[in-house]
Amino acid sequence: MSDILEQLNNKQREAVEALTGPVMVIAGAGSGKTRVLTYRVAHLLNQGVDPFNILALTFTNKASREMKERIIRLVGNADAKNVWMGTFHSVFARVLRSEAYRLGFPSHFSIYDTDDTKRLIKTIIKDIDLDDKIYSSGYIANRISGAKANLITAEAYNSSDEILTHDKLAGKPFIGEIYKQYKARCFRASAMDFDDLLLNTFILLESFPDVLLKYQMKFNFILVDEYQDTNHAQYMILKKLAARDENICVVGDDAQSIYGFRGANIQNILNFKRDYPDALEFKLEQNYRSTQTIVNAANTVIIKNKDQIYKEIWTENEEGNLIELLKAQSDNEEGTLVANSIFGIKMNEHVRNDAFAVLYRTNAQSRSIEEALRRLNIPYRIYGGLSFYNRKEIKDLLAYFRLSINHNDEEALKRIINYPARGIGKTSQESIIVAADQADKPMWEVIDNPGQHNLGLNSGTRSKLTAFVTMIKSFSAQVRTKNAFELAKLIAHSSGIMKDLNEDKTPEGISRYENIEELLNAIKEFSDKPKEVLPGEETKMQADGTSIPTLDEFMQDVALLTDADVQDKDGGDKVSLMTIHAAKGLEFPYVFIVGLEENLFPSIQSLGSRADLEEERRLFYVALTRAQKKVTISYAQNRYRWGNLTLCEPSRFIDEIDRRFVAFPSRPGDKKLPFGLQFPSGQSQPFKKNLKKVNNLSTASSGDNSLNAGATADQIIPGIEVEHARFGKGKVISVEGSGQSRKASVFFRNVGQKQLLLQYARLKIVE
DNA sequence: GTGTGATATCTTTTT
DNA sequence: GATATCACAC
Repeated sequence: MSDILEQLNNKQREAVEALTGPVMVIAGAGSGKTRVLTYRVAHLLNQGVDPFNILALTFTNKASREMKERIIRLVGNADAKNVWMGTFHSVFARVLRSEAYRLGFPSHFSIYDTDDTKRLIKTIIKDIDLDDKIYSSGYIANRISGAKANLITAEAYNSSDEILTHDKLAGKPFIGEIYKQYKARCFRASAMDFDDLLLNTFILLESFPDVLLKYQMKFNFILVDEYQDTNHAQYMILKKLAARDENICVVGDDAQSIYGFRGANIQNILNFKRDYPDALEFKLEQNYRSTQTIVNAANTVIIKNKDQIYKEIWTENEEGNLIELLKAQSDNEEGTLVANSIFGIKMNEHVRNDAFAVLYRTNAQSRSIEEALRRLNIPYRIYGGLSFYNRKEIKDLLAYFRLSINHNDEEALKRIINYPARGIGKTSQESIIVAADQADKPMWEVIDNPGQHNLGLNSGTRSKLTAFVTMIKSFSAQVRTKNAFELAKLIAHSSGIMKDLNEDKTPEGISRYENIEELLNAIKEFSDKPKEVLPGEETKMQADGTSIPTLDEFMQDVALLTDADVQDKDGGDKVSLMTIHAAKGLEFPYVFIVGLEENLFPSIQSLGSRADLEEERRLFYVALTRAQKKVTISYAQNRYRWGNLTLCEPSRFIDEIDRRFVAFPSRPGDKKLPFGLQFPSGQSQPFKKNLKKVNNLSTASSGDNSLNAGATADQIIPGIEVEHARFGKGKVISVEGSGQSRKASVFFRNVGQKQLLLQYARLKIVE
């Protein structure tokens, strides 16, 4: 057993053997980071540490599951299954379930997902009569989420001058008020959102010393994966938990920090040594994954970032292929080139489909790739995008489950009170909500005791309400006693969902019906499986061993699952399509990185600040270093974005790879004409379509022609060359709006793309 | 109260 | 181009 250490290199072995005290492992891409973590856990177990005293935190369920499997292979099942292992969110959700009563929450609190959060914020904005143009739910949700990630409670938010001033300057002085109400509403609904799982855990540890001590004694050894992606809340929770023993080992790579947008704080890794002055630090710099070409190419990219811990990643692997660059006319052609290339490699090298991954910046890019792969009959699987648990029909059924478990869950209640249609329409719902707000009670209280609140509903609606309440109550009565699958099936049928979906014979309707069946299958699997196999369930020791797997147990994990956790049905040999974010931690022999265009990758939102641009560069670094044998990058010169054809310029990241490592396309010179000088003036198919559309628009709005010295508004059409007094010559990409707000996107050779109001721009047409 | 068509916004990335 | 919300007709 102890010879497991011999499977490690010296650095890895040192990192594994330093079992006590604070340890930081800076692990370059492909350097065996996960290996160190798993061996460390195995080593702890071999040294006689009780598995119940080990806490191993990861960022995804998948990573956690894989780590568990590896540990099982090293030390056997009996020990490994009792290690506390999971994502931050799932582990602390579990802690909260047993301690939440101290914060006034029931243990069966609901977990609101992003969707629920946004809906609730929207209703609040409406309730307090704010303009939803100024207060967009997405922006507010981000603001609140950001605050929570930094442990700023609603009270703290509303008493911070700095924050309030910031919001005032942004023209949104009522965000604090929305936050306050949002918090109150969540509490009333016995619900926590994702960020609450961390914030409330922190509050719990902060306010209850006995709880803190309990978990400090429980978690003697703490291991954290992907430490570079922790936010402030996670950092503070760790700090508290580790304060007693300081047996904390964090593993990460600052160069792979790509979650800054959701509050990840790269300083956490940079400051570890400040917090723990006697921390041991290990750097893993040997890459075992990729060829020399890939490692070196990635190094030449990442070195352009200013914020980083210096390290030198190297490899003993073979030199390997150059990075191939594909250039396409359009996004569709890009898909075809990628699919053809995959097909070619498969033929020549005889490799399986699952040796390939296509990585992109945004989910929307998957479509053209999918279509091309389908044409060549290459099977693929998409990760992310509209995830299974985000589909409407799934959320509807889950809402029934949620409401049956937690009557106060208002987002669930609102979702299903009239789905399937049962005659409780908008007006009735409005009056229920008004009554609930007046009494400051959950909506359920009101519909459960309609007599005590003057609802003013007619008797027909009342009896419909009673029927609904009775139905939910009958489900509730069985939540803890009935087998999860049996109850789920019962709810699906008696709620009327099955009937409703079954009547819809369109392809979409059939697929919705099948999705419900799939969810029921998943629940069946949950019911049949012995408990310890389920992530998050392993420490739940049932004394009698005869317990029935119940629906509320199933629901505890479901909110924290993502698409990546849904097992592929045929589990087969498929090409993987996913965003680069989703690809972190994975590796593939052949990697295609598509859409390397300015404004897409790097994203247009990142161009404003160095920090954001550096995050995009790290993202590119992550993408490159997923590959074992070969990287192919591609870009398109034209791409449909939000339904319009747009001209694209190759990404700066292409040029940032040292030329020694790149095989450029055979036609030299092509690439150096980025703004489509070879663009046939309006001849290409999609472009023509676009031209026509805009033309219609311009004739419809020919009224306002206040252009003085320049051309008239309807002379400015996509495709023509224009000249601007200050910006020089450029090409019109698209035109939109009418009258005074009519504006054009123009690509200028010297200054890039600009949006111009035609009323002021005074463009001259270049003949 | 319900269903249908029009329209606005969306595209960054996720637990 | 796709989806979610909204106005309007039944």
